[in-house]
This record gives sequence, C-alpha cells and structure tokens, in this order.
Amino acid sequence: MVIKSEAGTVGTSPASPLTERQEARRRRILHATAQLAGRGGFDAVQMREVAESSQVALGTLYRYFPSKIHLLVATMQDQLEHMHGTLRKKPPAGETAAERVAETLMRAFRALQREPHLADAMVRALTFADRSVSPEVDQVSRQTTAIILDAMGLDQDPTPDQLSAVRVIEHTWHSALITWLSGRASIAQVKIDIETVCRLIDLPAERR
Amino acid sequence: MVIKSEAGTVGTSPASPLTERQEARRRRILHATAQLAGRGGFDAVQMREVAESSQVALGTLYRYFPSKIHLLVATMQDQLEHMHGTLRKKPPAGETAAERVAETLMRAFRALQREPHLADAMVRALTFADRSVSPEVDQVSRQTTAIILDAMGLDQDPTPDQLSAVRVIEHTWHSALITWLSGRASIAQVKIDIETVCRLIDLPAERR
DNA sequence: CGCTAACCTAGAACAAGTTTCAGAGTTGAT
DNA sequence: ATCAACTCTGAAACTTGTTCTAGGTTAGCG
Repeated sequence: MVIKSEAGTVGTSPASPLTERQEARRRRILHATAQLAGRGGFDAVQMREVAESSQVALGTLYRYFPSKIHLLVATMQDQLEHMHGTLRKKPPAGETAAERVAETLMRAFRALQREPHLADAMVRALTFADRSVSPEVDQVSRQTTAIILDAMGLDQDPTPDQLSAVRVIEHTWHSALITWLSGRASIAQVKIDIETVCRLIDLPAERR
Repeated sequence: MVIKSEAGTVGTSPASPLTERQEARRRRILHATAQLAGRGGFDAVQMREVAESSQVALGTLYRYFPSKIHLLVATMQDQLEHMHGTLRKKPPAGETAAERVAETLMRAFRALQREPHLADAMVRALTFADRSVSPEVDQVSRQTTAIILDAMGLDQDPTPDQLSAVRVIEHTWHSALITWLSGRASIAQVKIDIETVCRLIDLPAERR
C-alpha cells in the first residue's frame, strides 16, 4: 500500500516531478489561458473553453488548477518570470534607487499596456484570490519583490526600512493597476503615483 | 408617449427621490447584506438569500442593485459614511499630519477587525469591480479621500503633492487590507505599512 | 373614481464555475 | 509481461449569479 502523496492536485510545489506529457499539458493550458485572457480579459477565460483549447478534459484542467483563480494566478507567475528575464537584460539607468525602481515599474507597465485584457484577467484574479490561493499569490509577491530589489541595485542586503518601502511600493503598484484597468485612472496618473511612492526608497530613516 | 427616464435601475444618483417604501426596501436589502456578509464574507452573500432576508423578490433586488458587486460596493458606501461620522467625533491627536492620518487609518482598521468577514466581502467586491461599477467605486474613493484629508487637518487646500500622497496612501490601504484579509500579512505588518506610507505626507517637495 | 405607467412578485430559465463518476489509458515496480 | 495505482476523458449534475416572463400592485393624475 502506498501513501497517496497529494489528494488531487497535480504539480503542487516540490513533489511529483511531472512527466513530459504532463508538463506539456500544463503548458498547453497556460498558453490557452493567456490567449483567451488576451482577448476578452477575465470573463473570456471560461474553464470549458480553456479545457477545449488545450485539448484536455474539464476534470483534468481542474486537477492541474483547482479553480479559475488558481489558473490565472499561475498564468501571472508564468508571465512574471518572463518579464523578470526581459527586465534583467537592460538594467534601468536612473541615478537613484528610487528612479531606477520607478523606471523599471513603468517599463513593466508599458508591457502590460500592450495586453490590457491579459493584465486585467491576471490582476483581478490576484486581488480576488482568497486564502486557498495564498501560497501561489505569495509566490507572485516574492517574484515582484525580487524585481524591485533587482532594480534598486543594492550593494548589500536591504534594510528593514527598505523592505517596508518595497512592500508599500508593491501595494501601490497593484492598486494603481486596478484603478487603471477599471478606467478610473489615466496612464499619467499611474505614472505619478508610482513616482510618488518610489520616493520612499531614498528617504533617510529619521522616523521610528 | 413618455420617455422612460432610467431603463431599469432604481435610485441611480440624482433622479427619482424614492418613495418611503422604496427607501425602506433599500435599507432592508443593505441590512441583510451586511448581516450575511458579517457571517461568511463574500461567498455567504448569496443573491437569493439577500432577497429572501430582505423580503424582496429576486428581480427587485436586481432592480435596486444590478449585480452582487454593486450591492457590496453600496454596502461599503453605507459603512464608510457611518465610519466617517464616527471618526469625526474624536479627531486624532498626533503631532504631524502623517501621524494623524496613520492613527485614523489604524482606528478604521481596528473597526474592520471586529467584522473581518464583512470587511472581506466589501473589499473583495471593491477591487473586483469592473468598469460597470466605476461610478460607485469612485464615490467610495472620494469618501476615503475625504476621511484622510480630514485627518490631516489642513489649514488650506491640499497641494498637488499632497493629493498624490493621499492617493498612494489609499492604494496602500486597500492593498494592505487585502493581504491581511487573505492571511498573507499580520496586523502588525499592516500597521508598519500604513506608517511607512504616511511618511510621504510630511515630505518636503524636493522632487518634480 | 378610474387610468396608466412604473413597480413588484413568484418562479422558470440560462450561464459559467465546480464537482462527480464510470470507464478507458498510462505508468512504474516487480 | 503483469498488476495495482494513478491519471485522463467525456458527460452529466449541481451551484449560484443573472435574466426573463406573466400577472398582480401602487402611485400619481385627470
């Protein structure tokens, strides 16, 4: 008798290395998702359609991603990885850390503008996610943090104050994206907000 | 032949003053919603149940609030008004504007902690809202801005820089709430983030 | 008072996310 | 090669948000 390792979901964290065909299925699913999202955004990602597009039974789709939210958050992870790679290639040129972070985020923002529907689907999923998706959302958050810290180009480890600033920048980044996606803020507005919050980085630690 | 003023929704902004019975219905609906949300959060607010609890037909519920999201955002407006009133009573005591804003937000945060499920429902609805809810979400945003500006206790009109800071504070506030509600950040963490972002207020306007 | 447009109700119907299940198909270890 | 344990498929069922319909009720107005 074998202890069954994971009652359901495939591909959860470290365990089960995924066979080649499984890896291929997973990839097909994520690809189909991004494609559908790229058209109509969140609503256009319909589980039955994703399943059909990726040549997988509905039940299988749910085995790989236990909900639509999980699916979209995984898509975001995927895209973020891609973006981190892209951003890394050309480090930002600003004088101060604040400028470099702002520049990097604006570059990311411009990338999202090219696929606003996809951005919509991913960001809405991210903020709508409940506790059952926490690990995945956390992973996205860590990835985002890594991008920002990268952009800061620190000599040493970040101070606690700097980490706080980074968290606040992330908050602002997500929320500003949402206001833009729902048409309540202009691109210029988002730019200002990002530049504003980035000032926190180079602030002397006078307070506390 | 009469031009029908509003094809559907009752109570939209300025027009139609709402009869007494209608006002009562609206109130019953919002009350039932807050009650259900107070138990299980977003998922526990089921349209059929709201309709039943408030003694209104499902179709009528949809006439008053065209979607679950509209309903919850309206609930948030309602609660925010209440909170603004409560907060106004005891102005914050901090020395600087930053301290006063942080104190006010933490007070609001503690109020939300008493009804975490209700907070969950309202905040999730707010960030999940799409363009069709923009006017209502904007109203919530204005109300929040008013609370923050109130807490700052300005002598004159806010400067553009201050308005930027307030927007960023709002972003942080919403996003921090979400991370707390989904269990990815502790209360202490939220406190630090709020205090961090509030530093933006008293910042000299060196940049720009 | 009696009309008419707008409003309300009960309930069916529809849409999309999620669950379930029986019957193949794969896989890995022996 | 064989068996047991997983995994995948196809299809139906279930849940909850949303829409639609037919008929009764209300409010303002001539």
